[in-house]
Amino acid sequence: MDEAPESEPLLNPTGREPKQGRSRASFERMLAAATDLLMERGNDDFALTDVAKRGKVSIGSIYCRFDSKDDLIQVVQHRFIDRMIIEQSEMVARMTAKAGDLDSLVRAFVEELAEFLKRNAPVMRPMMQRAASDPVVSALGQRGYQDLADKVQTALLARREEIGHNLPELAIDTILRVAYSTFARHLGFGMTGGNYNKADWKNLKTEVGVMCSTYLRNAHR
Amino acid sequence: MDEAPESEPLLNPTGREPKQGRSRASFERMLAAATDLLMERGNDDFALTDVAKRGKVSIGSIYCRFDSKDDLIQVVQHRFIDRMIIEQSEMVARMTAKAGDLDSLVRAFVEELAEFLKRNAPVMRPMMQRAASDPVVSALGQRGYQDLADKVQTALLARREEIGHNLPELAIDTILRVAYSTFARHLGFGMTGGNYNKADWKNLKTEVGVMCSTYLRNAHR
Amino acid sequence: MDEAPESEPLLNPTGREPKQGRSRASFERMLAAATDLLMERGNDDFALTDVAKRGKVSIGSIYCRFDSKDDLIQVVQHRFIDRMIIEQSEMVARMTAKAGDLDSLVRAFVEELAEFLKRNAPVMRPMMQRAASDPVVSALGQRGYQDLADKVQTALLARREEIGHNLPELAIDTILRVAYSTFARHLGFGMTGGNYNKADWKNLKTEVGVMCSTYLRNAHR
Amino acid sequence: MDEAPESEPLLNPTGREPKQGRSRASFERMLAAATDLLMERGNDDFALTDVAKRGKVSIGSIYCRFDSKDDLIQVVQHRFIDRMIIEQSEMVARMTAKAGDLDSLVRAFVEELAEFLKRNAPVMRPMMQRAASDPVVSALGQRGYQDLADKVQTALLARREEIGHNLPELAIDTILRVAYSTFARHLGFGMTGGNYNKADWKNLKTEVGVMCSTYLRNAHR
DNA sequence: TATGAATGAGTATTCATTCAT
DNA sequence: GATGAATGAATACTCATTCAT
Repeated sequence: MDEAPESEPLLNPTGREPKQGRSRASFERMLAAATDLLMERGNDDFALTDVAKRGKVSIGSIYCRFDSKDDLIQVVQHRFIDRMIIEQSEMVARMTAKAGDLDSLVRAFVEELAEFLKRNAPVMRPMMQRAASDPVVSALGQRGYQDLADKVQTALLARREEIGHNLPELAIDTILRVAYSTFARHLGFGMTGGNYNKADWKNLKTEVGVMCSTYLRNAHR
Repeated sequence: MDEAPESEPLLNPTGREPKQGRSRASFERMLAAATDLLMERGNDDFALTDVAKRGKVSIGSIYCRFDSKDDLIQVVQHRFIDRMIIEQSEMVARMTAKAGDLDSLVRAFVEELAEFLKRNAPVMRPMMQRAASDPVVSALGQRGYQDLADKVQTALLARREEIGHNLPELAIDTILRVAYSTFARHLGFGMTGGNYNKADWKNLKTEVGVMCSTYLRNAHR
Repeated sequence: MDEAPESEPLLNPTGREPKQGRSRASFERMLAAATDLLMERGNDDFALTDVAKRGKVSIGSIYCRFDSKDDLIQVVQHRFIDRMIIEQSEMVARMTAKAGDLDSLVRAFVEELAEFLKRNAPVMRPMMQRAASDPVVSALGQRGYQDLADKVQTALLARREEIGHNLPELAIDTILRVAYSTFARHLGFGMTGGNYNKADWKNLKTEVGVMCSTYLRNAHR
Repeated sequence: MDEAPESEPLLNPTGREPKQGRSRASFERMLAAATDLLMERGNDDFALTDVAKRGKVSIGSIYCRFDSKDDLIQVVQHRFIDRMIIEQSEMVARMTAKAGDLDSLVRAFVEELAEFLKRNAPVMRPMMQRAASDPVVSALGQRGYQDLADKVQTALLARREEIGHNLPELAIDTILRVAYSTFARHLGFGMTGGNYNKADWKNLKTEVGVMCSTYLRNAHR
């Protein structure tokens, strides 16, 4: 009661964000430095002293704004998820705009998703990796994913009558999962750090597009 | 000629495996303890002192058998990959045996793969995570995957005439990637450590099966 | 321009010397403890934990000020060399002041050098020993020696006309080397830790003085 | 009574030297390996496991023959001193043979000594270094030096009447010390590992020769 | 509020020495 | 005797966190 006033306490690790100019600026520098270092060096080799150095802040200042190293990272991820959620809206809008029939809609969706993930890979990689040991980051990641899932449901259900699958919601959920997982793994999220097949990114996008479209339009159980 | 007689020296970190009884036993205890701790605690918080304690061996003994902490982990993973490769053979044999037409073959394949990954998830999770920072483990993982890919190609190409896709090899490669990635992510390999959706494992298997089968039999570019 | 503004970067390992009171004090305690331990125990058996204990500082503090154990030792030696260089100036001034003719100048030089080395023996012993394995310390030692050599050249060349040797510079270089080596060995620099003949220090000084004086005034090739 | 039957117990660390063929051979391999490693790597980085490997003997065998690592090293040094003592005899014989007058005798002595030290530098360097921390090795070194001093006394006193110095024994003692120290330092015994002045070895020998000869023949207090 | 010096628990690794086989 | 596996104390170094100024 003292610590968890809301229903999602874990998902709101926002640090102690100052509103004023000077403090605010150094707060932002901390986050920027942390983000950069996370991208450059991954989760191991991520030391607060480096954040302090890079952000031209003192260690003490960091602890003034964040409870712990974990907290700092969580805030970084939280901010990133927020940005991602915005980008996801744009992405879905874009794909809907392009769309003629369901087939082209699904292909556009797959293409957009692929490029979206590729674009954000540098931040998502360490985030995914961290999710393995930090439940807060894990929850944060799920929140972003869930947001996307909802939007994709809405966008594709608009073409419900063209969906051949007799459980459209499940089918949409499936294609998102499949496409997301496949691209994420190819991009090395949280795993290998390198691609299994670098050259065939284009092929992969096409084939996954075909697969998802075919499945959604034709499959039934 | 002096050190690396084979083409894959990095993939053979086998430690110094004793053949006799007593030494052998403690060697195995080390590996068992390391495997357990890796599964329980992940790659961070994996300390050699704990391996020593749990395996009832001295630190010195570990260094007697392994060059370094990394080497120990690599040997653990190497052993696991070896076991997996055997299991993969059995898996492919089983799915081939069951098969009537291509559709049932692909569904069997997806089902087998899903359960195979689920069965091995506890070991694969830390392995995938480690692959992010240890190139040797990464290479080991790719070896296992490539072995599976080859076997799956052979098994499915036996039904070549039933494949509708005009690039059968690419299509087979794609369904393996897609299925592997989707299940791996669901099982939390290298990432969240927990399922996003626990209940719908069964659904997921079915849908991925349908998707792969449909794609392979009907899709063409 | 970024890292090595001077021509002798290796010779300037000064640690991170704080200027303020409290930090400064513990910095000095570290150096004092390190110096003492080096003198008491030599280079082997010189452990940072002991420095920490003796200096009443934490291990972390030491690493806050010095990059490594080697760096700490180098700073100790560097400081010592700096003090020695000052002392050498005084020494040469003193011997010049006393001097009547070249003979008395050389004898004064030998006497001063002998006592100078004896006085500094406790610190020079471990320093010489360390020079065997640490090139930075070796360079530091040479710098100190070279400084002395230059000053001695100047002081004795002032009496050039009294030098019988037809290569005065070589002769002066030689008497410094000979006297330095002889006293250093007698004092156990870098070697035996004890004197071969403790009693005859006085005799040794006299004889070396005679030898050097005779040689410089009379010898010719 | 059990441990120190003689007056020089410390100077007789001969290990447990077997007389028979096979054991003897491996005993010799141990010593040879130890000697090589001492010369190659110095006193630090000298590990018994390496001696075992290089000598193709087991660690256990080494401990069967020697009480400890220190004991092994002492035996190595002891053997070396024995060889040196023989060589010293030859050296003195040679210089006596060459000699015309005292001047040429002293010059021959200095030349011989210089080359003798240079020849044996690889073994003497680690030995001198070790003497700093191991009193047994120190005593061993003194024994070798003392043997040489005695022989040199005899050889030069044969020319007593040509000695100008009014304390011939002291003078001879002095020139040995001076020459020995100077060359030893130049060759980096126990200290820098490298020469201060590489090129002028020849010059140094000449000048020290001149200095010693002049001193011995002309100096008086 | 801000600073950064200080802390010290934690970790990988080495190596002389012992002892069961 | 010979072997080499096993031991574990010792040691350099890292880094999240605290707290006096």
